[in-house]
This record gives sequence, C-alpha cells and structure tokens, in this order.
Amino acid sequence: MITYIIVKCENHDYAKNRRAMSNKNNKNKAVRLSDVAAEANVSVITASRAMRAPEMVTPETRARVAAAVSSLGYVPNPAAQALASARSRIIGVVIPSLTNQIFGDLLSGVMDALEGGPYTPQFVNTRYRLSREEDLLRIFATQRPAGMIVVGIDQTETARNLLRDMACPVVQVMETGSDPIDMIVGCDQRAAGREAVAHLLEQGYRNIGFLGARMDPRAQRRLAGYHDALADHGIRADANRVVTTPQPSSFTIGGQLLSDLLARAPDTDAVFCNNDDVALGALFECQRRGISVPHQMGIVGFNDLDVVSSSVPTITSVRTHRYDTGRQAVRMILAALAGEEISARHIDAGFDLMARQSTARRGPAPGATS
Amino acid sequence: MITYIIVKCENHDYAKNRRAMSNKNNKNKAVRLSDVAAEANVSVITASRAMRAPEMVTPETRARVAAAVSSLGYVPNPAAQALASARSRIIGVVIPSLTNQIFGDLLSGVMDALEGGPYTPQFVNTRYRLSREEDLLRIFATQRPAGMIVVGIDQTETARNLLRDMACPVVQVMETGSDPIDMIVGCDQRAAGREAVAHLLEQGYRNIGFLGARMDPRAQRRLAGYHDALADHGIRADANRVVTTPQPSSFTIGGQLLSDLLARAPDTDAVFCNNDDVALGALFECQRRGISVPHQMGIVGFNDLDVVSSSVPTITSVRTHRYDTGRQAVRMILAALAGEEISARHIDAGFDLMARQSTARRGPAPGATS
DNA sequence: CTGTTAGCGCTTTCAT
DNA sequence: ATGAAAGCGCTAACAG
Repeated sequence: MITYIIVKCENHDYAKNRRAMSNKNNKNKAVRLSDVAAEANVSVITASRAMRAPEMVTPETRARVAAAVSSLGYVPNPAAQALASARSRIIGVVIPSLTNQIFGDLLSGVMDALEGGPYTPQFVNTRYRLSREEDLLRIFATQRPAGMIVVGIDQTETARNLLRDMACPVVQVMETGSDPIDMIVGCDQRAAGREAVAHLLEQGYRNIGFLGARMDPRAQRRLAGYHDALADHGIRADANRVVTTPQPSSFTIGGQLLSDLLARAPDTDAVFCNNDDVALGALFECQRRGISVPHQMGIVGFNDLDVVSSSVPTITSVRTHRYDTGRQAVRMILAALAGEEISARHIDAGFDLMARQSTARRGPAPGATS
Repeated sequence: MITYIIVKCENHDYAKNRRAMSNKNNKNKAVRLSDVAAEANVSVITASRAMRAPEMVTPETRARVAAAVSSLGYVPNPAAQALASARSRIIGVVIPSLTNQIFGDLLSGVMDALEGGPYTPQFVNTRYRLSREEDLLRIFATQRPAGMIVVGIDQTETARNLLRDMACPVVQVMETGSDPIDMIVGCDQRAAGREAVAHLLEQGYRNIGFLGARMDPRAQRRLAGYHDALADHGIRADANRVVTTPQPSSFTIGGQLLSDLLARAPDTDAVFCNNDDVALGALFECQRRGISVPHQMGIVGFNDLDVVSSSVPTITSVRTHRYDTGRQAVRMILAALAGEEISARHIDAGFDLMARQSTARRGPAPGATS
C-alpha cells in the first residue's frame, strides 16, 4: 500500500559542516557566560547571579549584564547547567499512550503551562506496560529532572521508589487517591462511572450494560462505579452485560462490543461506555441495526470529546478536565520548585455529567448544543 | 464548572531530601564512568570506548567492562556527554498542534522508532505560528540536537537557516517538495486533494464544494488540488462553494461550515472536506437536515481516521500514512547519524483514496468495512 | 554585594 | 590497543 519513491540522491556530511562552521572565524561558536561577563565587565559568577537571582546584585550591574546578554545573544547551555548543578530543567511526563486523544489534551495543558518558562517537558510512552514505566523512570533518573508528571496511581512499588528517589516534585494525574507519591490532580473515576450509570437509572433504563475497551486501571474504576450505581438501586448486576476487550479502544471496536452485548443479552436497554470512542461506535452500530437511540437504547460515553456534542443524536457523556489537569499539574510543580507553600497537594479536578439526547428517553430531549 | 477540593496539606522539602540522600553512605550517588573503569581495571577512556566503539578494544577488556557496567548498574550521564561532545542525544520534533489526532499518530511513529536506542525525542508545539517556530528552533540550537524533525515545508528563511546551522540531519515531514532543507518524507497534499475531488467527479457529482477549517499550509494545498481537479474536468470553480474558517478544525465546525455552504450555494451536491473531523461534522449536519448521503450529498474527508470507516454511512477519505511517516523520518535520521549512504533523501509516502458509502451515488455501495 | 577556586562526568586529543 | 591530560560551560562553596 505504501510506496516509496526515490526522488533525488545526494549525501551530506554533518560532521564536516560542523567543522567548517567552527573554523569560519568562530562565526558560529556559541556565546558563553564568560563572554557576557567580559562584555559587562563583571565576574562570571556575577553575570550568572544577575540572571538567576537578580535581587542579589545591584540594579546597575544587572542592567549591564542584561545589555551584554542581549547584545551578544547569549543563551545558556542546558547541558552545562545540568552537569554543574546536578539538576536539569526537564519535566518528565509519563503517559500510557499517544494515540488516545485524551492524552493529547493533557499534554497540551502541560506544554501551554510550561511555555515561556525555563522548564521543558519530555514525554515518554509506556504503552500501558508497568515494566516499561520502570525502565523509563530509570532513564529519567539519570537526567535529574526538575519535576515529574505520571498518569494514574497504579505504579509498581519499584516505580514509586524511583520517583521518590528523584527528589523532585512528582504529580500523579487523571485520578484521585488517598496515598499519592507526592501530589495528585485528577478526578474520581469510580464516582464518575457511578454518576453516569445513576443518570441512566434516573432516565428509566433498567437493563444497563457496560462496554469497555483496553480496560486500563481507570476503565476498571469506571466499571466499579457501574457496579456501585446498580447496587445503589438494588439491581443485581448481570455478568453477561459487562463486555470488555483488552484491545485498544476505537470507534470500530465500539460497534463490535455492542454486537457482542446484544448477542449475549438482547434485552439490554442502555450502555455505559468506557469512553466516547466506544460510545460513538455503539451509536453507529445502533443506526446500522435500526435500533432507536435513546428510545430503545440509551448511551453514555466518557470524556466528553468534541464529537459527542455534534453527533446525531448527541451523546450524553462525563466531561473530564484533561487540559486543565495538565496545567494544574505544572502549576503545582512550579510552585514546589519556587519553594512556595503548597496549600493543595491533592486536587480533585471534578467531572460533569453532560446529559444529551442519547439518554433523553423521558421528557423533552436536550438541545443539540452541549 | 471546575471545583478544586483541598484534601490534605503538608509540605515537602525536595532539596532537603536530596541532601539527606547524598549523605547517607553515598547510597544514592550516581555510578560514574570512572567507577566502572576502576572496577574493570582499565582507564576511563578504555571503558568509554568499550561501550561506544567495541571494535577498538580487545574482546577481553570489552567483557570486563560489560561486567562492571552491569554489576554497578552504570547509566551514562547525558548532560556530561552533551557537554563534553557538544552533541546531545536529543531529536527535536517541531509540530504545529497536539490537539489534532494526526500529530499524535506522527509522534507515535517517532517514539516507537526511537524506542530502545540512545536517542530521545523532544516535542515542541508551534501552535501554527512561524515566529514561535523560530524561537523554538533557537532554543533547540542550544541543545545541540542529534537530529531534527519539522512538520511541513513552510518554514521562514530564518528558520531554515537555524535548522541548517544545527549541522545535524533534518527531516521535513507530512509533505513533499523539491527544495527541502535536508531530507523529506510525506505525501503530496495537492495531488491528494486533486484525487479526492476527481473521485467525486467520477461518481457524477458536479456542484462540488470545499469545506476547510484552520487552513494551514497543507489545507491550502489540498484546496489547490480541488481547483486542479475541477479545471481538469473543465468545470469553472465557484468561489461561493469554497467555505473556510481560520478556527481550529473540529466536528462541530464541520456542521457549521456545511450550513454556511448551503446558505450560499444551495445546489451543492458534494463536499471535499479539509479533514475527517470536518467531514463527519458535515455528515451529522446532513442527518440533522434530512439530506441523504450519498444521494443528495457526497462527502469526502481527509486522513482516514478510524472513525470514518465505522460511521453510518461510512465516509470516503484519503488515507495518509502518518505513523509510518514518523518512523521513516527517524530511520532517515538514524541512518544519517550512522554515516550510512542515504539512498533516499526525498521520500514520497503516498496516499490512498478509500472509497466508501458517502460517495457511492452510482453502483452498489461499498461495504461498511474500509 | 562581588570574586576566587574547584569541580560536575564525560569526550577529545595527543601520546605511547 | 590503551592511557594521560585537558577541557566542555556552568554552578556551588567559600572568601572577601
């Protein structure tokens, strides 16, 4: 299917270019702190202090250094800084996947909050494997990161120790929990699942199923919330109505899961889906089968991606604040690095049930707008 | 909407922890190359060579060093390596956005291809701003990256010079072009747009519109391809049928764009959409208005996201190989760094028109599976 | 408030 | 094939 067409061939020698550049009148030689110091007529350490701790030098020297910095176009060498101080400016971010939109949202929040500051995020991908998470943390440890952000609370004991040994602020994100490594921001996945299913019960649905792909720890907690809600209403859970797969979630898999569910329990009248991908896939499957949503089948998704508020019908979902969680995690780390008193080490970012047409069995359907 | 609940308050002193650790019997002190050398009874430089250039030392010393490395658990310090060699192990990746799924796919390919090797990707986000791209490249320059991957071919001249001055392999991705900075892998966006619209013409549609959100350079080229195809068939383009917005693309905006188009040109019988988000949004809008797809309206998307092959009807789209492009870009960089002869500096990753139900006006509709 | 002196852990260069 | 010496550019620790 993929075709590679060779259009042009010619080889470069990067090392040669580099050499050529260095020889050419030092033209491309990096400006060092000592150059700035010479220009400003101060010692190297004074120049350094003028930038890192302005209040420790006189305003006059500060200005001279600033002038030298901008006239020479000085930019510090991060490798030298890291080596000398045994601390890098890197904020490590450990996520389980990049192909899921929700992690993109989280990363956007992290990036935006870090923008303009001296710290740089570095993302790694565990692919949902705990052993890989440990390996990645060991690599991060050698970098002496300024801070760490990790998804979830299900790290192995080894991973927790690695994080603690980094002796830097650590924020766990996307969940809440009573025993965080250091700080935590996210939402209570189980409570959110419970509320989603409670909503279906309020709407009069009774034979409620659960569709789950991937079934990572957060999906497991949402499933626990599903059982909580049924128990709250004195409904006995039917194992046939819980259909899961270890495969990654996708729109396509949502349709398959619904088919499986209907084969096992044809009288199912509503489904709580692991996430919006699955929910939309389930909606499409209903359309294919001529099952009317919300009348014959109620559907609730999770995450409130943009797509569920524009589909026909719009899909009820639980909004989670992923972008904001990313920003908040960074703010917590920056505050800790600045030595500020951290008032909130454990933040519940909350969630919001967005009731829409896909569950509006009784009463007038909410409008198409979220 | 968002609630922050303070659950627990207590402050840590990371610096104190760090100090405590260092004092405790050197327990947590990093293993250095000199420790390995001492253990293996060789000089520091020999130990270094045993790892970086095994063929330069006797197999016997190589084995001794290897034993020392694993018994001590040595991991090199990247900051020291970067400082001494004036080269980091960082591969810089400059993308315009993280909230668009297609860049997530690209990053996945990059990450996967880099996995296990000594190089680390570092992602930055320009938010589609050329000035920000320049700033980010200046920051990368101080890191002496091992390689660079940048999206697109529309860098400013300043940005191109910054990239050249890094004297490292540079790969432009997602497009083709005759004047790349160094290497390039991607597809011909204009040709892809042309083929998409040619397909609509073949299916008998004549009043074909274009819906575009964001309108970044790649979207502009796809629009050029739209005009190409119309010209090929001797159809005069109608400016009223080209509806675009600078807003970011989303499912919701797709519906709005279609509404705008129908207000301006009610006799439109098909749309080529900038991307699949817009296409699906347009499909939903058709469903809301009772417009039958593909009979009254043909729809073609772009990128072939998972969702368009499971929707009802399934949506015709142009598959682009984003994950593979990311892998390929990394392979090109690694080959260049290894000093290999690069046979293909310009790779066309191609595209595939995936004809589906949303354009099956004549003949039997293709099945729901892609 | 400012300066001096030592490194950080590795690679480079030049010897042997 | 191996080694000794000299930094890379910055910051920490201590003096003044």
